[in-house]
Amino acid sequence: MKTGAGLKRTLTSAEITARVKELAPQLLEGFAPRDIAVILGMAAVHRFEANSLLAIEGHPANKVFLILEGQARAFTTTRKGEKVLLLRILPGDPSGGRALLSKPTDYLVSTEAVTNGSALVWKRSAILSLTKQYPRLLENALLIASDYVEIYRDLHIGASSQSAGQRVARVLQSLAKIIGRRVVEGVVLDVSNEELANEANVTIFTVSRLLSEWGRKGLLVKSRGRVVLHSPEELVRRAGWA
Amino acid sequence: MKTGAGLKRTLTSAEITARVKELAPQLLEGFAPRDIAVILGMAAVHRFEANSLLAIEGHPANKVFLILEGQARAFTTTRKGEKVLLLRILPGDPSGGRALLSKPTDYLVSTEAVTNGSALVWKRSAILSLTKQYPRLLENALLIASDYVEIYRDLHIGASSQSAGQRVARVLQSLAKIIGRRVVEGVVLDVSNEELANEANVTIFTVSRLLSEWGRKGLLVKSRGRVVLHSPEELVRRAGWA
DNA sequence: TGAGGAGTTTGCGCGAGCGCAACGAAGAAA
DNA sequence: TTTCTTCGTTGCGCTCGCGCAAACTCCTCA
Repeated sequence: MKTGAGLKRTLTSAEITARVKELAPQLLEGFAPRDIAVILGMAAVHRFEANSLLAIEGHPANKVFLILEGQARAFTTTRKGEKVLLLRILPGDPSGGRALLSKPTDYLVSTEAVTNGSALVWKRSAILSLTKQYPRLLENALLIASDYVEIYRDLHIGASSQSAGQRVARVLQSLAKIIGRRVVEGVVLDVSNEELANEANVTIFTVSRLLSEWGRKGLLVKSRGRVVLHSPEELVRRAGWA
Repeated sequence: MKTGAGLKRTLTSAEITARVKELAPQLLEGFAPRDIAVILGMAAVHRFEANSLLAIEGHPANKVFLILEGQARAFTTTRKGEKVLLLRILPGDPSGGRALLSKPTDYLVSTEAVTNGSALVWKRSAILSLTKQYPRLLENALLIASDYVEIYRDLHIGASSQSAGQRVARVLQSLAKIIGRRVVEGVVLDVSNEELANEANVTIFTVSRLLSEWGRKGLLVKSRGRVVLHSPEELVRRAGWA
C-alpha cells in the first residue's frame, strides 16, 4: 500500500544503469560495465501496477523479469483453487527464469505485483542469444536456481514439520526484514492478519489467536493492519513452545 | 532389498558408454558421441552399497554423481533430527548438482543409496573445466534445476494442502511407476508401512489404517512388506474423499 | 519346533487447528 | 454525528491425524 505507490514516470536509460549498479543483481554478477550495457540494451522497461499479474502459471515462459522498483510475489494455485504463496521478489531479483531454459517451457508459478513498480523485461529470444554470447549468464542463473531449491527445501520443511505458531513466527521474521521499519519499540510491520494467514498457510482465526497470545506475553503489539514486534528473533525462539 | 543387490563387479569402459547411451541422461542431452566420450573420460566410477551416504547436507559440494545402476534418494533433516524424504534418484539421474555451481557451496540435501549400485563421479574441478568447454552442460543443468523446482513446488502443495490419505495415495502411485511390477491383479510393490509413512510424512499407524480401509474397499491387497494395487489411478482418485 | 523379533493392526484418548457465528472496534463516508 | 463497511476477536464444536498400549502375524534362527 505504501512502497512504490508514488511511481509516476518511466526511468531514463541512465537511471536504469545507475539503479542496476546499485542493486547489483545476482543475475548480472561478474560482468564488466560494457557487457552489462549490452545486456541492458536488449531489455525493455515495463511499469506494473499493484495486484497486476506479471506471469501466469502454465502459460508459455517467454519473458524474463528483473525487478527495479516495487515488489512482487510468486504463488501457485492448488487444484482446489487456493493460492499458496511461495516467495517475495524484491528489487534486484529476477522472475520468470524459466524463459531462459534452452527448451520452451511454461511458467511454473504465477507472479503478481504487490506494489506499483517497474522491471526490466527480456523476451525469450533476446535472452537466448545473450546466453549464447555470455555463458556467465547461465552460471548466474544456475546459482539463482540453486537458491530457489534451497528456499523450497526450507518451505517444505516448514510446511511438513512445523506448528502453525512456528510458521507464523517465521513469516513475521522474514517480513520484518523486508517491509519492517525500525522504531524505538522494535520493528513496525504494516500487514493484515489475512496476509499473514496466507503466507503461513493457516486461517485468519489462528493468526488472530496467536497474535493475541503473543501480545499477552509482551512479545508484540497488534493493532488494525499493523504489528509491532519487540524482537523478531525472540519471537521465533519462543513461538512454538514456551 | 532386491533391485541391484546382485551387483558384483565394476563396469568396463565400454559397458559404461553403452549404459549411458541407453539411459540417455538429461545432463548429457544434445552431445555428440565424441563429446560424451570426453565428458565420461573425466569421470570415475564408484560402486555404492545400500544405505551408504553419497552426499551429506551441509558438507562442501565437491562431487557430481550420475547414477548408472541402483537407486538412491535425497532427504533433508529437520532441526529436531527427523528425516524428510524428498525425491528418488534413478539410473540416469544426477545428484549433487550443487557441485557444478561456479561458486563453491555446500550440499543442500543428503543423498543415500537405497540399493547397491554404481555411479559416475566427477570432481568439482573436473566439472568446472567441462562447463567452460561445453556450455551446453550448463543449459542442461538449468533444465534439471528447473525440474527440481517443479518437484518441490508439487511437494510443497502436497504438504500444505492435501490430506494424509491423498499424500499416501500419491506416494503409492509414484512408487508404482518406479518399483512396481505388473501382474494380472495389478501392480505389486515391495514396500513396508514404515517406508510409506516416511515418504508421505505420516505415522505408520495412519498408513496402516488407510491401507486397511482401502483394502476393505477392494482398492488394494496388503500383506507384510508388500502392497498389490489394483489400479494406481483409481486409488488416487478415490483416496481423499469417496 | 518353539522362542524371539520385527512388522502390523486396532482401540482409545488427546491436542492442534479449522470453521462458523456472533460480537466488537476502527476508519471512511455522509 | 451517525451510519456503513471492513477488519479483528473470541467462544464453541468438530475433525484429522498423532501417539501409546496391547495383541496378533509372519519370519528367522537356534
